[in-house]
Amino acid sequence: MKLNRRSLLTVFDSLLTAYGRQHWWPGETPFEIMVGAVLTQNTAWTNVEKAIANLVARDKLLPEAIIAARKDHLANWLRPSGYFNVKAERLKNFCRWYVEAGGFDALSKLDTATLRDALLSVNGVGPETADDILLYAFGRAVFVIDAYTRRLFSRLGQVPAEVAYEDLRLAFEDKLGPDVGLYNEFHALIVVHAKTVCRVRPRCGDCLLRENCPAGRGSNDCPRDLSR
DNA sequence: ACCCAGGGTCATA
DNA sequence: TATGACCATGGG
Repeated sequence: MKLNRRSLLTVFDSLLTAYGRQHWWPGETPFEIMVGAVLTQNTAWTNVEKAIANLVARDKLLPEAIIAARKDHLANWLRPSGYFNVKAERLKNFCRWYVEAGGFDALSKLDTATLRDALLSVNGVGPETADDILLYAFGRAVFVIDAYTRRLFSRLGQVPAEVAYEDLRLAFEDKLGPDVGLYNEFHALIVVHAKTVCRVRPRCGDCLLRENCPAGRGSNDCPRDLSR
């Protein structure tokens, strides 16, 4: 991996200049952020918002309420976010764990590695979901890796395309040093860059993030040369 | 009509 | 350990 601190910060600065600060995660409370992290798995955020709105409308955006709800009812509220049967089960799993563990205050006392392992022990919470929660709900210095991050830096020639999640996360954290504010903004900017480019020119063939786009050129609508 | 989305689990070899 | 199937709605 040719990853180094300077090249990472160069990309970060390009994105920050292009899009500005993002103030992530979209969500009012830590628990809402956690719910959003589960629901957004392989799903457009606009769909997640509708599902969360359904929960709020019924006063169900609470761990106890989700645990108590019938699974088929919960699945119907989650319907807009897709994979609703799977996500109903995952959300229940998560909430049972969350309540059992004593909620936010109790979990906040755990060190980051312990908390991460605990999150990963929940069926339905994988590495990215766990890291979203760690960074954005608990404010821990954990760099979130997603498909965009891997694609972007592999197209920039800085990491192998098939790099493992954990290897890439540790590489980012090693090069950048622990910095919650930077990690927060960086991941948000990568996602926003992907959305922006794709909204402006779907399947344009130019962007660095879309699966089927060759690297190398850029449209006028995105900060294409992120390495300068 | 097709492609994609802020993944994760499980069954198989 | 490494692929592949599966989950499903909604927007471009």
